[in-house]
Amino acid sequence: MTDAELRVLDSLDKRRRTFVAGRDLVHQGQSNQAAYILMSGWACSYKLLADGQRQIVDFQIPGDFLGLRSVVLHISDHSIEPVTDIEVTEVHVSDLMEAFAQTPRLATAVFWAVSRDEAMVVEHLVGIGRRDAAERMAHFLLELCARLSLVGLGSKAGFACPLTQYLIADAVGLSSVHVNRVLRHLREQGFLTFRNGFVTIHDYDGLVRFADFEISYLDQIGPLLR
Amino acid sequence: MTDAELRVLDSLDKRRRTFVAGRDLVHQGQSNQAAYILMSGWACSYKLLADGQRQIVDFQIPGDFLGLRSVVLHISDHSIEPVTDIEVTEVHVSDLMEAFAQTPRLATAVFWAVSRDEAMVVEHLVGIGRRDAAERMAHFLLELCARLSLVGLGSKAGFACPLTQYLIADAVGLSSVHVNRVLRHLREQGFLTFRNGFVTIHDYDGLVRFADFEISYLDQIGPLLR
DNA sequence: GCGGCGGACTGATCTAGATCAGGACAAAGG
DNA sequence: CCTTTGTCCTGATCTAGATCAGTCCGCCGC
Repeated sequence: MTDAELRVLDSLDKRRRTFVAGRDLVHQGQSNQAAYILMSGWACSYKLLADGQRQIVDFQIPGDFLGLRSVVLHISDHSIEPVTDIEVTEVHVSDLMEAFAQTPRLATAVFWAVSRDEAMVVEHLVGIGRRDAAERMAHFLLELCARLSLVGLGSKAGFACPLTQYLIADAVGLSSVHVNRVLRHLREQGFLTFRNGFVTIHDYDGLVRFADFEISYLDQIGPLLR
Repeated sequence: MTDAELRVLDSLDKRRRTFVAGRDLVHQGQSNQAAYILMSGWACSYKLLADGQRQIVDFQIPGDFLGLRSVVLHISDHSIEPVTDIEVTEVHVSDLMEAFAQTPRLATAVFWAVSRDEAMVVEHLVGIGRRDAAERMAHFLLELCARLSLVGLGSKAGFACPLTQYLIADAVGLSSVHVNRVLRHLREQGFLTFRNGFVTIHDYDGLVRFADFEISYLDQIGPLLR
């Protein structure tokens, strides 16, 4: 980044806030003025249906934006719930727009973040639409692994994962009963073990092949930034 | 829009191109330099899995961007196939970036388009994950209806729809056999009729209730543009 | 005028995963 | 200490939707 860009970044009001696990920070239908950058902890964005079911769209890990789309669309089409206690820094729309105007390249960076977000949602869509339970589960965990590795919170050997089987069920579109069975299946196949909040991967390459996992949508650096 | 913005828009190289139905214009894995705006006809963006199955992520109708995300991420994570013969105008990355630098508000507009795109994909995800076949079908057709109405190609009474039941099956994650049965079901319930390339809606409000269709994610105008 | 083909449509059968109905265990709270 | 709560885990049964195996019809090319 150039000095000018860094100066603009520094000028942003960086108010830190914390939220406790389980208490939503953004509600579906709410129109909000601020987005956040997640500094520590995990969160999830989800949608509720009229009949009370919920679909978790994605989990957010440190470094991810929270509620960026809500700000652009002026209304939130989803809710965001901290999975663990979290720490965030607030980003005001006005500041963001200001920064865009001053340094277009910064706009491009955020643009890229939104696009990567969309690419992940698309990948989830494909998973739920076309992969069976085991492949979907494997793909889901591999994606988390890759994302966590990028921010230094995991490796191909495994990662700490605060998700309950209920949360995973809501994310991959299965019942929690079936999530449990699928995890057992993957363990019995020697692929991975998920126990006590830790995912241990025994056979990374086998898992990648099994899940047809294509990492490219995650690790690209926006070419427009080079 | 201001005069300055319009001048920038006019300065873009607006090369018209046409593509015939069925021949992909963007291939998964291809890195491309141009995005398009669809002027006439329908297209679809889809992903292929290793085992040959495909998931259609979304259909594009006149006015929609094609391949915008591919440009930002530098590589296309999906393919795009014209459903009918289509007409597009090409938009070069360099031009787009140039335009962004000159008029940040234009960047914001494109930003909004990407966000709306993502909101639609999220809605599809929820549909496939949590709605049963009939609700999903109803929701899918209502979304198309709403989008087509926005560009004057349909109304609450119905719209012309060039999609085959096979294409719909690939989009909503059902078998074509089941798509057929679900359409019959919706017809027998008096909700709508899909025949000879026309969707005729008999009971719009009933359908909206049945599908739990929430239109807000589509018709918002980006507040940042006001 | 007739084969070939793509799309709509249908009945019979099969299966992945849901749902139901619990038990085991650990942590939290009185 | 016992009770409650949350999470993991399991077997038995049920069902939405897939799959298989076609028919029918209109259109195109020869």
